[in-house]
Amino acid sequence: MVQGTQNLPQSEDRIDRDLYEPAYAQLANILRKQIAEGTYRPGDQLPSEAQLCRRYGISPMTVRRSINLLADQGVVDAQQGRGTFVKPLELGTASFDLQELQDLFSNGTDANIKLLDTRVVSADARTARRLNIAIGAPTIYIRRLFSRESKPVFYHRAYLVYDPTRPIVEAELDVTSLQGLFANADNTILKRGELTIETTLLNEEESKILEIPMPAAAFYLAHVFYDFNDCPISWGWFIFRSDQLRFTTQVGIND
Amino acid sequence: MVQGTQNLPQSEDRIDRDLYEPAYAQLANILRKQIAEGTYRPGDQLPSEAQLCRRYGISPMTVRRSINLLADQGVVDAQQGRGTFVKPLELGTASFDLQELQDLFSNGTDANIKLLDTRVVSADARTARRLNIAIGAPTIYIRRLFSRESKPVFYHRAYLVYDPTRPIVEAELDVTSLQGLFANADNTILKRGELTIETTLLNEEESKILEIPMPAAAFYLAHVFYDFNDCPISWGWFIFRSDQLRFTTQVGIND
DNA sequence: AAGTGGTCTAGACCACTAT
DNA sequence: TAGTGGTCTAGACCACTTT
Repeated sequence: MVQGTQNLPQSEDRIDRDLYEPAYAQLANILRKQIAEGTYRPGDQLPSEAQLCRRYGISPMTVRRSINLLADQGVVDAQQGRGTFVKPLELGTASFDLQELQDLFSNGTDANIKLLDTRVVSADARTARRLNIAIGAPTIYIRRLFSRESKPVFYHRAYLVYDPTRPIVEAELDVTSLQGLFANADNTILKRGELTIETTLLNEEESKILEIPMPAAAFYLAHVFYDFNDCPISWGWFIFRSDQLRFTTQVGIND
Repeated sequence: MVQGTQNLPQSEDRIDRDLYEPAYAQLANILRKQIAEGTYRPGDQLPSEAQLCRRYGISPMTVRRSINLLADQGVVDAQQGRGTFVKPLELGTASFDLQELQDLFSNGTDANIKLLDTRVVSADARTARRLNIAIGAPTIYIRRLFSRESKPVFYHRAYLVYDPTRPIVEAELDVTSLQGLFANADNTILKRGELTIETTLLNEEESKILEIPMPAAAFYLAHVFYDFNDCPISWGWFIFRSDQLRFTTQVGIND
């Protein structure tokens, strides 16, 4: 790795109108590259939008859009009346997303879901509170195991409001494809969900099902889903092996 | 909760030019509210941009911006040549971010960092690999404990490349303020970082320091930070108590 | 061919910050 | 007052999808 080369190598700094890539994206990439190369350092002020317009021969709206892109990505901070400045790296901007989980199954790997149990049970106090129903009211109880290459990855328990007039039950029970949970074409009933992630020690049952000897740590992902009347209709949690699934992310400038 | 009221109550559906809120945000909120109310359901097509222009008396660019906002938020999917459609809820769009962690300490609560240990140690094989240095090369080793209201929250271990010509060491060692880790004004040396989150079983030392009886599960957050020459300069991990810190997020339409 | 979203222009006016 | 970013217009042209 060569040191002290921050300001020497200039990226190709022209907008090519014949390219497939739109001008606003080209400019955003040029600026990001210059920041990555050290031409502009954290705290430094970028050229003004008017300067960028002249320099690259594009209109104010287009420059604006480039700057907005970089600002959305947390690379830059635009301050009205002052200027646009390169942001220092911040840990708080890091975010882990479940897309990685979704990808695990879309990757054509040999994955499947096994329905361990499904029956109607009376809501206990906790379930009743979560689903906003009376204690003792009927719910559909589901237990499923998700595996990949015949190794268990996660275990799912959920309680659904039991309402024969709503088609959600069958939709939720359709577990033949993994789409069902992540890109369910039939989940037009669901408006929003709340998710919480914690860690947990596996209990005996979970340890056996997930085939890990106790004691073992795992992710605990709880969910509540609501319909378009803002009524909760599903509550449950996933438990998944951290050795089979970890989350990664990046912060700062990634060119 | 009243049922079957999806299409009746219309939100105030005019753009008010005297408002502080810009027109593009107002339109985005109007559309989001209509989706939340069920006027448009997942899979439904929104009015075309030309229609929205006429309907709300604003220019194409402004309508565009509203749609882009909703598309960025995952509420809507704009397809060239076809139209703009309401997206069904997708689990994969959920993301957990460390901002919550950062907030924990900015909230003016009684939080502090205790430096447990700091000294120069020779890099072992793993550290050498992570920091891209020779085995046996000197590194700064740090152990810190973060507490809140005199309860331990997380434990941090890190190895820094030992290079007297770089000021990073002092910057990293400046742990008197929590800013140091999250919004370090002196971290202009750092270009980017890679983060991984897993779960772990506490070992004896961690259990004692974090004051949780074994066996116990916790989050394990590993990090590598790079400078502007793309050289790794810091590697380490946080271990934090899941009972003191959990991550929550929302998916779908949140009005 | 008609309708859709995607990009871009060449300005305008405003709000804010610095001097 | 000059310079900055923030919003907005009223079109234009293009790429794509559908009929």
